Amino acid sequence: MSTDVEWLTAEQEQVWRRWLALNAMLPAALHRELQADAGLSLPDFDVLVHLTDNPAGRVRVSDLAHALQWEKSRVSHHVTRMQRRGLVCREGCPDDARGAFVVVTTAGRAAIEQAAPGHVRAVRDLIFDHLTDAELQALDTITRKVSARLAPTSDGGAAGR
Amino acid sequence: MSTDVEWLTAEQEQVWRRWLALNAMLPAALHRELQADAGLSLPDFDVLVHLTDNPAGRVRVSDLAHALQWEKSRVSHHVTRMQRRGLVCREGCPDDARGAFVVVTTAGRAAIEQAAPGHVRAVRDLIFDHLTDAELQALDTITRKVSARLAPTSDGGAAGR
DNA sequence: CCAACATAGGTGACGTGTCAACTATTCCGG
DNA sequence: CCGGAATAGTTGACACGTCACCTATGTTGG
Repeated sequence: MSTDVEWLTAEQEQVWRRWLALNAMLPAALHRELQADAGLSLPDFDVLVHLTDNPAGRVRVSDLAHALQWEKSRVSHHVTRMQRRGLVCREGCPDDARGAFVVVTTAGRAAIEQAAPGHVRAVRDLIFDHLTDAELQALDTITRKVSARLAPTSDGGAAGR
Repeated sequence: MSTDVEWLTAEQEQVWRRWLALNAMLPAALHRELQADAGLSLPDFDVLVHLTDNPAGRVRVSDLAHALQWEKSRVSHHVTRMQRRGLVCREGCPDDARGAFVVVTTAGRAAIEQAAPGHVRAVRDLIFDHLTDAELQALDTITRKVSARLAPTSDGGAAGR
């Protein structure tokens, strides 16, 4: 394409391309890990984390959507797929007949317990174990700044899990 | 889930979650931009960039796959979809009857020319304009380190566009 | 009470991505 | 020259995400 536009500096462009590549490879690597350890996908893992974080292992669809920052329809589709594999099931809500709970099954619990150690190890091994404190600080600042541009609402330090 | 596993420090976890959120939101934002400007998706844009980088606007499927780091099947599927929308077309290769060229059409050229300025502006506006030199350096280092872990082969500064 | 409206959730169509075959050529050793 | 291996590319099945739309229930003002 013609260069009518002010593009990035050479260094910016290099970083940008590496960032893009990273964000394609990183989820793929974590996916492979989970898949090998417990037959889970990354979204499966996220759902199971939120379900097992809840003492009852039961979470309303809306709450799940909010916690994961997913659209409700995405939650619904994904729960359907996970249900088909026996990882979760649905239950009606007595209080509000419109509502539904997603409930983790025994198999779901087993899967995440099997997957978690390797997943954590992978995250640490791929990223955090190799960063100095200064680099971690810088990454904190950078992600904060970009987040602020992307999500003008709800930035700051939106609650650890 | 139970905490048998050594998890991340509070700061690491916060950064990790923000990184994950970022890498969900950033492509979405860029996608919206491209979509509004020229009806393109992010993958469409990537394909068109590589096609228009070539003087002839014709690239072999394999070369495209290599340049974009995509599987050949992904290229094939995506080219089929872009072809349906008139952005590219396929041509046989005289030298090697197995081969195929992907060729950018006039409409394809028009689309990327319309999309490029806004895209660049978005990337700069969302990220690079807000980083100090030191932060850019840090980001360079960090992405380099993580890339090295993810792609033991072909790291370094894999060719600017 | 009931007609509007809001909310919870599901569904179908479609774009995107991966994996596992599959076809058609080219290459290469005998 | 031929038969097998490598290569180029396509295809089909399926997981994942989004969008637009739908149903069913709850809520509220007249």
